[in-house]
Amino acid sequence: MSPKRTSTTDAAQARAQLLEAQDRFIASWGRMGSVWGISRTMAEVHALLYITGAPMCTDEIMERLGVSRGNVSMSVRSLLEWGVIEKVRHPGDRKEYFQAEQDVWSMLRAIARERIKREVDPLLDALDEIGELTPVVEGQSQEDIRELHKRLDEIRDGFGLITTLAHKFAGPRGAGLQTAAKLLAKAPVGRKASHARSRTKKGTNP
Amino acid sequence: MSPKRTSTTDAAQARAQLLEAQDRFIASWGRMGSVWGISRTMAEVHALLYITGAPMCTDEIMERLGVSRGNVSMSVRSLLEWGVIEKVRHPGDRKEYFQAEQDVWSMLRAIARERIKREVDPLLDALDEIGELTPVVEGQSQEDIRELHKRLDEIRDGFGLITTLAHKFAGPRGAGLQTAAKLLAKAPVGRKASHARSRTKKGTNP
DNA sequence: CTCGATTTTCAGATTTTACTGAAATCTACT
DNA sequence: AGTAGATTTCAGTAAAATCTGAAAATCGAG
Repeated sequence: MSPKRTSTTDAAQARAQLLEAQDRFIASWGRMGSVWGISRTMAEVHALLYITGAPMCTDEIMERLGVSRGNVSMSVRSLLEWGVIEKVRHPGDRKEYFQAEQDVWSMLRAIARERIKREVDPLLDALDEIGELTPVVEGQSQEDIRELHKRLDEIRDGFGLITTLAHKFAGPRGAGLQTAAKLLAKAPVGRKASHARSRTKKGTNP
Repeated sequence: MSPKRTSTTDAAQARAQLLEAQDRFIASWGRMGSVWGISRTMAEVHALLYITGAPMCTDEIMERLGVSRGNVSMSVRSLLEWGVIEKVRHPGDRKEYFQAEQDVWSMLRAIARERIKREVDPLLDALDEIGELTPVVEGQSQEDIRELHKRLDEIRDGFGLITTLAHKFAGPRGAGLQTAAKLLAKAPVGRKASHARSRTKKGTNP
């Protein structure tokens, strides 16, 4: 009967599966993006470039994602600013190609860096300003104002600590923190077993 | 010169300053909220309850923030789900009052927990599913599919590690991690000096 | 159990954010 | 310098998120 033979059909099927899997990844990453407050398209472009690993030009991206030229242009610019993709030029070709940072840790650091810049730093600055609005006058009681300062300071300390930590993770020498994180993850702080979410259906937090 | 005298005017001024400072905090926290993908109002309600420390009822919140009853109701419900505020009942009063978790670390843990649940866990689940879409057939080469799996796995490992870490921070025994975080923050991993954003004034941190 | 106070719900209005497409700008090549 | 191909910009439009207000449901004291 049918002998073992890698038919055209098999190859086509495998290719379809690959594209389907890529599309699903793109969709998931895009959904995440909107949870983070970056535009869906920007996240999708990044996902596409990451998951294929290939440098792609504007038209390829437009076609694959079904979005407008302008949208791709804007998304790509932001991704370049975030430092998670880079331009690639092919000699003898006027088009610009874009390629994603392939090292995941490097990518995660870039994301963390950007988010801190956008979320945490402005808050810390605001907290400082607010504290200055309400000087505690010498000898005066003003219980309310003392309480306000206490709360502001607590928030600042909390976020300050997180920021310091994250800067070390996200900074230029951040790779070292990857190791630290691994160690800390293993450390017997809680009793919880590993994040063993291997093949068996989700093993998330009970 | 002018004799020391706490006039009514002084007190009123101090009160105005206090309210102004609270409003600014509320506005900042609200802005953050929208960066995080929660609604501005929800973040503002939380900010109000946190910064005043007082239990407040729906009408007080409506009035202070200038938002509708329905909006307060929905925001409050979400905050209860997040576990960052709680209901308080006054005997002989049918109104429900709400009060914010006052411990900052507890609050930050709740926020982290919720964000992981909403952002990371679904992504990890999706990654698992996607991997299953493209089985690697025995003996077959399929370089593309191997590459896909490699990338998917790398993302999963990265986020998995972060999640494990965060669960320890955010979990029931998470307080221990606060200590660990402090230690790690001090550890000489990078050369970068501290995030020295201290106000020069205030020596809050004991 | 009744009744009025309180809370919840949700369709529609409003505000915010993202996207398109075409004109304007840029760029590498001749 | 001219020009064709490539990219950027941005006004207008589309889509998504958020908010309101009033009707409906709930709740608890008496």
